[in-house]
Amino acid sequence: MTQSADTKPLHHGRLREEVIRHALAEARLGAIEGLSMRDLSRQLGVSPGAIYRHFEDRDAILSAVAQAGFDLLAERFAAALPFDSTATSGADAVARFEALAIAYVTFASTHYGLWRLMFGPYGRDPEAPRPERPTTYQWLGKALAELHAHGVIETATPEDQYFVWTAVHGLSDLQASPAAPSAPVTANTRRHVRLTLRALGYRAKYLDSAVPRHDQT
Amino acid sequence: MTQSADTKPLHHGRLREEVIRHALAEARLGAIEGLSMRDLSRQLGVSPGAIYRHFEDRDAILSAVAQAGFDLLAERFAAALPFDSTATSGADAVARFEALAIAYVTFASTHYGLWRLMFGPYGRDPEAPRPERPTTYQWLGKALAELHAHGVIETATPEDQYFVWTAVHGLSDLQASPAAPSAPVTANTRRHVRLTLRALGYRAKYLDSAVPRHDQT
DNA sequence: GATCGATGTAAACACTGATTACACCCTGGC
DNA sequence: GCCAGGGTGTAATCAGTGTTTACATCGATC
Repeated sequence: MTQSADTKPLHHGRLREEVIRHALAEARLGAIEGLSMRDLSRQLGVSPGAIYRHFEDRDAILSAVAQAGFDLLAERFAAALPFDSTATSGADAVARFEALAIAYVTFASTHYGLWRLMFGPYGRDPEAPRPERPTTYQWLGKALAELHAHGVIETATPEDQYFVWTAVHGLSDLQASPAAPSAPVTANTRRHVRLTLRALGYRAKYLDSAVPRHDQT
Repeated sequence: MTQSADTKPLHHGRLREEVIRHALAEARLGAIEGLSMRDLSRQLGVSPGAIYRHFEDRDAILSAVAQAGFDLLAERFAAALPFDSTATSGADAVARFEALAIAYVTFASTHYGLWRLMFGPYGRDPEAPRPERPTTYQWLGKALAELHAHGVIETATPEDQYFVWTAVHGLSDLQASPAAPSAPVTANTRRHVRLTLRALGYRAKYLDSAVPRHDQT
């Protein structure tokens, strides 16, 4: 398996994390819902029964992987936009919001299987309280509050926040679907963001101004 | 060879439709991706092998059910808004668009399993050309064109149409998810629609005017 | 050093999707 | 009328699955 094996040829303890790591790796590629316990145990060099010491059943693994997915998404958000930083201007606030949206859309495309799992029946409670990090929703809310604070948009009510989330989410879901033609993510998302903000009273003066870009792959 | 049964106790011919009908009924309830061939054959009073005379494999059934799902959605659209009718005024155009959006959101909630199937890996090509009925996308496009024709919104470009689709789709997906708190569909969707249209230059004068309602359960 | 709980193994169970060889029945041509 | 033949369904079978059970092993604690 991993290495050394001088004193400890068996997993011992780390199995739970290893299971999630492997399952998560498979989730990136494609259909994670077809995950096989026996495949998993074979890859980990462990008997099928061993996994049941750490997970009640297959569904419990899928739930754990979905949770890990939200953690991964939070990482991407943090990379795009540190949660404790603040916008320095209206244009900057726009750029920051854009960076967030692009991270969201990109994540859906590059982790399609995981994405589906997260927002499917196994991904219950995406807003589950995890004190150690802000949720997707809170992140968007903060970006929106900044936009409002700098006068870029007229309102930033909870309803507006929900609207923005659904708008970005819808774009992600449709764009990530293998059925949809793959469009250039960044340009597409920028246009989408402008339209979304217009719904909240986006001031025209920002429409064509050159804004600093928080670029992201 | 429809039935009679006086001389013919076996299925003979209708099996394909029966399979889809049953699978679709299960899809409404919940996880259709866990569909079992043997369960299905048992319910139909048929041997497991019989189904393979009509479908290459399990995936073929799921694809067929997803297709049937789009047909069903089209039916709901038609019930909400006949495709060949036309808006008589700006306010009417708004009401018609709302009715469409409500039908979309409602469908996602009431047919959650099917919904997931349709927009998942098995539902490839939601825009597959089916000459006998307009696609979801065309339907929304028509409603949008009407809004534009009556001066309710400023633009109705293909980009706008895509934006509207993603906005409504995102609301549907998040609202239908069992993780999300179930909100009142109609009121919620109305607010969402107003915000969406504002992104396209919705004229304020329509904001609070009483509009005729194309109500729908 | 014995004990005990946590962790892993091996074998078994009931179930699944799919394939195969076989039986049936309807249809069409002679 | 009859008989080939294709479409449809059956029964048995195969490999593979998720899960449970009884048993072994390891590491820390008294």
